[in-house]
Amino acid sequence: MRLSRLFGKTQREVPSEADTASHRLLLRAGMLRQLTAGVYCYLPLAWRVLRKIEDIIRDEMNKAGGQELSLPVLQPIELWRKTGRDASFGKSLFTLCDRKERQLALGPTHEEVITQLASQHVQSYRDLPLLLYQIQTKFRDEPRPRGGLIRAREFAMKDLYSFDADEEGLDRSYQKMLGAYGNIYKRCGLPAMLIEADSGAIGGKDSHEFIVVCETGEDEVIHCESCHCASNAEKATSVKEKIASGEPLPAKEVATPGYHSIEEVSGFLKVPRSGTLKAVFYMADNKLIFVLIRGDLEVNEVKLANVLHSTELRLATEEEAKAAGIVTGSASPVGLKGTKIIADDSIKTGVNFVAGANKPDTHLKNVNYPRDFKADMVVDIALARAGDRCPGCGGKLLSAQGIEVGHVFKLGTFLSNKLDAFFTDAGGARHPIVMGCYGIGIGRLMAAIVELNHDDKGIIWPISVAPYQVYLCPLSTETPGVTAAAESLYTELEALGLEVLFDDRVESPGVKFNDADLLGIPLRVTISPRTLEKESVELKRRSEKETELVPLDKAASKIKGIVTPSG
RNA sequence: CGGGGCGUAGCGCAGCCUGGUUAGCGCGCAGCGUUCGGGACGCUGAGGUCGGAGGUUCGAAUCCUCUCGCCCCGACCA
Repeated sequence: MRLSRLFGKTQREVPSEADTASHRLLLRAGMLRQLTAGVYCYLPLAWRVLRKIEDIIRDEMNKAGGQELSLPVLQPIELWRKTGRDASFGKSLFTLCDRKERQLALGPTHEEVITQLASQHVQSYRDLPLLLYQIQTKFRDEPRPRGGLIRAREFAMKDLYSFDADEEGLDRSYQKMLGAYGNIYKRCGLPAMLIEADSGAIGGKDSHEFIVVCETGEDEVIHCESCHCASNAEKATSVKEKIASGEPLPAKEVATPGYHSIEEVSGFLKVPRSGTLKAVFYMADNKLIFVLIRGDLEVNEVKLANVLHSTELRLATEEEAKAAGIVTGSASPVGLKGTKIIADDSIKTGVNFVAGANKPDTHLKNVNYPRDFKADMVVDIALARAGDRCPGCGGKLLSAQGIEVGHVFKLGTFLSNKLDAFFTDAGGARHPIVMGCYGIGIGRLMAAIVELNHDDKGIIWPISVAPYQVYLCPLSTETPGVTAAAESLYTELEALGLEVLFDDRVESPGVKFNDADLLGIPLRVTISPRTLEKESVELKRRSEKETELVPLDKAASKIKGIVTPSG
């Protein structure tokens, strides 16, 4: 490709609001252009990268036994009503009406469509296992798209769905996918980390995410220094140390004039925060929930929503709490009636806690569970924190930010039951198909690659996904011989099947070198009067500082060797 | 959805507070010339519904009202 003909120019400046490296660099490189919030045009260079990523993914999916197909983006809303997921996606579901006023959704994902399709084509256990996938545009009306391609509203995703006869089959499909995903990230040059994830209200028993650790990531990972186990912070658990033991003392009221928050009360009564019980109020599907947790811990809302099987969980307003007879600032589980109490199991790690008295400016000392109050559930609903101990090995937990570049779920039979996807086993009995789903966001993966592979000059593409392999860069093109040598090498490299970006522009060396660095093509080949004096060309890898002179007549084969190491 | 910010040429910005001829600057773009190993320089030139609508005024990019869009923080997010 001649750079002079390439659609998409590099730019020196980009909008100041583009603050993540990948967003900034993809814009500057002329690879990406925003159309509207969370919706992007991919220019030729970006499109080449995306196609290379897709090819790697296809290759791995096919090797794992996947069959590619293509499913519609436009989907009747009734299908979503059947599974109830129109409600769980809520406003994130893009919907529209056709001319007959029939409501349709733009697919945010394709479980519904594929499950219905499978229900029509899978009849026997002989049809299983089955792995179907596509690379398809998804639409999600995210409340807040951000970070360029990190969170978009329209994006390409590879989604594979597994269909098995039983849990063991699902486990095998799942393991296959974990392996394939590992290969994909490796081939894309990404050190992805496998972590345990929350499966959400709809998911089945297991879910994992692939995360690349990176400051601009939106997800928090809690991982153990010693045993290297890792989870999404939404899912992570940690050891809740026993902080006090002893004989329960009689409960008694104590005046706490003007002291409301845990911080204020613990300071005033000279009790550590962990010696207090904190009350937090939530509205779960419009019902008030009283949540109790040790004063030094925070509520993990994902865990809470899961134990409540709630699809809509939010903090309650002060008015809503008061309406239930709660004295805010002194809320107490003791004597509370008519409101569901969910307690974190940390309330059992101590004795004689300070808690509210449900009386203005008053708290209770020496509150003990279960002597003084009952809870509808005592479960783990706490956020694990860096510094806590690992529940597996006792090691120290650390926290890191990361970008989710893949997510896999064991769905189970939830959707097949709803959509009548059944098969007949060898004994003639009917069973719901056991499903799994496995997704990789293609654009986000590209963005993650840039996040992890760049310097202050620009992108440094791994050769496997680089838009071109070679940047052919003649300097002083008016000097006799330079253009001819470059043209001839260009022809030769193309004939060898190499992907060459030929900077045939009349530009100064600085411009060309800076653009080469910005675009991040793995190998730069410079031809100039200086190199021609020695009948050579200069090679420089984008990832390294050193340059190397190679005789003109050996250049093509040397270059081929560098950019296609395996063959 | 709550909070904050911003819409002026392809891109980045100034001008607005304190209204006043043909709305500026840098990059980029076009032409000519000089340059040529890390974003060269000179000259000439093209390019604008100042996001949109309404209002105030003799006069609006500038003041007021409404509206649309975009970004950031949070909530949210298979």
